[in-house]
Amino acid sequence: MRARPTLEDVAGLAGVSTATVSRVLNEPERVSAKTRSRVEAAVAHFDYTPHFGGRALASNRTNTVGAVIPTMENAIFARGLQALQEALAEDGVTLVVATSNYDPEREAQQIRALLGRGVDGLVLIGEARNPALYETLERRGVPFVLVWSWRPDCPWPCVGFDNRAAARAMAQRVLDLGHRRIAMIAGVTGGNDRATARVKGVRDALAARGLGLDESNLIETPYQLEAGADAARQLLSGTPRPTAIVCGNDVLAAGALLAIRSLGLSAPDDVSVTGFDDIDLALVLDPPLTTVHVPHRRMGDAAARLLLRLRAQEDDTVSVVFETALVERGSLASPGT
Amino acid sequence: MRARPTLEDVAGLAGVSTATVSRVLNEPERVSAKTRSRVEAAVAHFDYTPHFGGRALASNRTNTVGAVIPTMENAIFARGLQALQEALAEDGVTLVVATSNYDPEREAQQIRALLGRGVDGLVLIGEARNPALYETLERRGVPFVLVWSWRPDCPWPCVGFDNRAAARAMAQRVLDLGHRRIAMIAGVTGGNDRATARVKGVRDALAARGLGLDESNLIETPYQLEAGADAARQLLSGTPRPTAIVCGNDVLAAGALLAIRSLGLSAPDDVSVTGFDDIDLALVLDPPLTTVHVPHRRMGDAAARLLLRLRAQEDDTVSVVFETALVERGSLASPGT
DNA sequence: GTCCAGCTTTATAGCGCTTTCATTGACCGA
DNA sequence: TCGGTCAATGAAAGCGCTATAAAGCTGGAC
Repeated sequence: MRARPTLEDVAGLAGVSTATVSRVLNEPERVSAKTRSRVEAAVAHFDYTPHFGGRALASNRTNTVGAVIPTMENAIFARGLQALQEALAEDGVTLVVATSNYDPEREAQQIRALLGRGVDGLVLIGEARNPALYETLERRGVPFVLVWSWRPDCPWPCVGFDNRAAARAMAQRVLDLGHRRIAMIAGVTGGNDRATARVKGVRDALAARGLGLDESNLIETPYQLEAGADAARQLLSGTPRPTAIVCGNDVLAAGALLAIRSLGLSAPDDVSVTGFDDIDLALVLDPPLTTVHVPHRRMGDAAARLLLRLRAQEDDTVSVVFETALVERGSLASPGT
Repeated sequence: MRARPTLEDVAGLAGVSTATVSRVLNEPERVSAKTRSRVEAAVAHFDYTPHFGGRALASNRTNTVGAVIPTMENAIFARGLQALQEALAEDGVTLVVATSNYDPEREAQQIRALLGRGVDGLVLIGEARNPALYETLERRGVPFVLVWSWRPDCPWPCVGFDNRAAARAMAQRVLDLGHRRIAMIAGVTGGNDRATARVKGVRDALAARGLGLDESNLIETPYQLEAGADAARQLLSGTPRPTAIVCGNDVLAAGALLAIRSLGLSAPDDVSVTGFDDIDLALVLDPPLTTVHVPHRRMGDAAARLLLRLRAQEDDTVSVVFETALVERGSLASPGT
């Protein structure tokens, strides 16, 4: 048997033309039942699968959408991706995932690679991005959706939430509980609008009470467990010690809790900690993490639907905002006296 | 400007033939420096990216390898994938990831989908799989590597570790500490050789001491936090209560710890818990999880190298076994008296 | 029987790229 | 001076598929 059967092989066996086989594969209702079953038998006999490249070349569509996410190393994007993939699969669209490791340069490369692969659409995380990249996207006519971010008047189709408002709400809650010495461990804000917005949100809330977030109380660090722990150790070595540490995401918060324990302190008695994202991790920490719940699955789902509509040129498409919710668990309490 | 520049556009602008442009893109050293720079300028001018389909069709290679993993929802496979991707990228190969949700049927579909996309190679998790699928793979001549599993005499190229031996070692350690009433929360073993091997390993160790794992002390459940918690609650409601719960992976163990806490018990004083995989999660649990360390990154890396060699038809390729290590943290201790 | 309407099916022209194979010059030794 | 060699380039044939237009078939109305 040949290495790879072609349309022609199938057509030969079924005694029809390649066009008919193609039609059976793509628009079966346009072929008579008799012919169709003959073709289907031939397809089965050869265990035939259409050649992706040939198809892409002839039809100029790939039924593929690409997503570029910062990382797969923690669960932040995993759940959303899963939902995205499932929703796309319902329409016979395959998802191809690439990672940028939070590096804008690398993200651009990956986007170009995906464009080269002829993806019919793209899902990108966040909005901060070189304008030239947006131009390329528009010029190529490849529809795309930005996920995870949302702000009023965002010029691109977005499916996300207001990171700034959510962070502000969290910080307000911390303040309401009586904390005044508040520190923050943020993600790296360069080229990351979510991380930036979260810092701004915290600043907003503090400013409303006449407080600030000076340099010694704000550490930017990669979204990694150890990095979060290091940052927390540094913050806790200052005097007077902060009574609450607001973290840019749950992974950083988990690291902070780790550091607190390693210093012989206890949360929330000595220091309160808050997170952001509400991944599974938040639930199993001790104390369980007070955090901002983000509707990962619903965002993934909505992004898929929006992208499919964009692809179908349905121009009624608008951005989608989700609400976030403050989930109070055990890691945040009033400051000890 | 056209929607999508083609080789011909670039060739026209550079004043050369399409063959030359193609050569500049694929074997730049075979083109004179002068011509090359002219072509490169034209490529830059059009912001040209080769059409993936055209390329795949003409060269019959895609520089793509596919991986089918059970899930992205927890971090178990994430780190290995990241390493895999990085190692492949060094050779200009792109990784496409699909998920099966631990469903063999769905895995087969995804493999077929990836074959349809013309992947040059596949990375699959574990060995248990319909023989027909292996036949298809061999017939198509698509190289593949099995990861995460390894056993003596596995007929396929593997990069993994001995799940059974690792689980046996962990159970032995539990026994050595004096535990006798040992229960296990396993992953679903149907169609999952890793989960199966881990149960066997635990049984091996128990049998060596004349103990068994009866039905009431072994629960199979999906690898999910809540499922682990439910299973633990069920196990702990039996009398006499087990003094140690060996879990099929860290996520189940995290669930078990959650359940223990919710029952007002404490680990390891009332019940010891062990995990498997050593994902980040294990470290942040309280108590930190005693678990089996699996070298995720090194496996991903080795899998990439092996696959690249297979693709290049280098027949010296053999399977790779890694050692696992027992990581003792706080969740395992001698049984209370 | 003839003819036409309407559905099926076929023939075939590309889609954008790689890859022989052929051609061109430039350079060298005789 | 002249063939011979070799590196650089070009011309053109597909790769497997879809899509368009043209051609074949029905079967019913007359």
